[in-house]
Amino acid sequence: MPPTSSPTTKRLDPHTLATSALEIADAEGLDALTIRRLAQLHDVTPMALYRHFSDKDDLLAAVGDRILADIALPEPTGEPWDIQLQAVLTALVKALRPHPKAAGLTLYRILVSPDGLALAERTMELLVEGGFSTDNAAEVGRQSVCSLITLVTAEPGATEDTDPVAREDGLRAKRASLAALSPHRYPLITAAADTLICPASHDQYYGLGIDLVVAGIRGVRAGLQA
Amino acid sequence: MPPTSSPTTKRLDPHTLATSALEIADAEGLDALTIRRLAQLHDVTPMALYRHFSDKDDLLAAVGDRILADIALPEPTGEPWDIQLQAVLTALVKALRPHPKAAGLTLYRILVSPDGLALAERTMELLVEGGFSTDNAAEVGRQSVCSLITLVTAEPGATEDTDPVAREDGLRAKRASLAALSPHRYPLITAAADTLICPASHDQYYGLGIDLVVAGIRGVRAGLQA
DNA sequence: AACGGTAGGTCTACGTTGTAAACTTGTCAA
DNA sequence: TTGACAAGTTTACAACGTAGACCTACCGTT
Repeated sequence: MPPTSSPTTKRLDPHTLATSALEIADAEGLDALTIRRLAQLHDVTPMALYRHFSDKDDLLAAVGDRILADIALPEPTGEPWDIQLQAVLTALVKALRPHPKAAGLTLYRILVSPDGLALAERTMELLVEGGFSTDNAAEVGRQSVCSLITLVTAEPGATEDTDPVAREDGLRAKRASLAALSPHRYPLITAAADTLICPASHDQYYGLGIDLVVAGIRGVRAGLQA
Repeated sequence: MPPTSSPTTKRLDPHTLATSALEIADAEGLDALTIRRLAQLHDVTPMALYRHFSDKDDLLAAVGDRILADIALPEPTGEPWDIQLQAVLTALVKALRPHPKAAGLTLYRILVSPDGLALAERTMELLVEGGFSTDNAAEVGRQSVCSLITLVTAEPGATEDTDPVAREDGLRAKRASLAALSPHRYPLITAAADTLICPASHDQYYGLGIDLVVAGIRGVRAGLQA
């Protein structure tokens, strides 16, 4: 039998570990992602993981990088900068959406992981093409990316439990909390309670989020040269 | 001597506790805010806190509410909706800025705490005045507020250590990490490294952040009726 | 003035977490 | 064959959140 990658081999590797760590986080939330849990999943002692990650933060960083690696950056086209920017940011959101509970880990990895750097560079490139100075492109790019990451982590329903019954309970509790408000003092909030708790369509939710960011960039750009 | 509020009295109360909890978080970060630590600060057994908070999440929620309570919502004026909206969002940021390490706690409290609700209602009010439907106002308002909260929690330097020497070390490490990048592959990132690590002016950083959000709202508004 | 209930503290204890340190062992190069 | 090194194990510890039983000082009642 071949000595390498035999099923009996205990050999772990960081990439596989990060992937299954991400699966745990996706399924049960970041709190459920513990060293012991991940070790057990691989039939290994907890301390074994420390041969591959210096500490838990290092593991979480790897999970963040793992998510960013899924970004499929669109090829440059001849389209205007803002159209291309919209496509780039859409690619970011598309990569994050499958992992609402873990997406927050990417916040601190953008300027570290290679895929995060590629995204950042490309974003700045388009902003500069649009007329921003290098420094302004940096700040605008940063906030745009951060906003979209938050858009995913704050996705209504992301913080909820995995257990469908507990999840429904949580939603009901939130709904009740809003329904208990005085419609006299908070007419708009109570009127939009359903939308605030759970948007009609996730696609629409994300579409609007990206539109807001891109429109903001266009607006600020226009204001700068005025 | 008066029996109430004598200095020897051990009586605690949630408001005082939340305030000093916030002080701990501000000074040393959220990780340093532990039940035992807060109890010690009040010369009290850890379990004493559970007479005032049902669990740690409850305490963190109170800290979030505590921050939101500092929002000084501007009085309505006769100005256009977008100008007033800018003022409202500026008031939010002004309240959050002193607490970059704890501001994230407000994310889940906006639609619960009275001050968060007041902010949300007021924001939606102005958006509706600007021509948004109630549902659109809800979604746009949510993302705007979330973006600004993230703007504060992601404030460069917020995650750094309190110890000035460790802090400087952290900054140096980040700087080195960016400086180590190939200027050939990442020309813009390396060129803007200083700005990305620490913006020239925090006032400018926040000003641009708010402008981006407001410009985005205006832009989306204009697009809706087209 | 005696008394009983209760709000607000204490004490002790448990399970879980991240991880340091010292050890074993399977594998491959020389 | 050997011997070094990478990878996994064992044991152990300190810190965390918190359950549960206890104590006790205070207060309104009679």
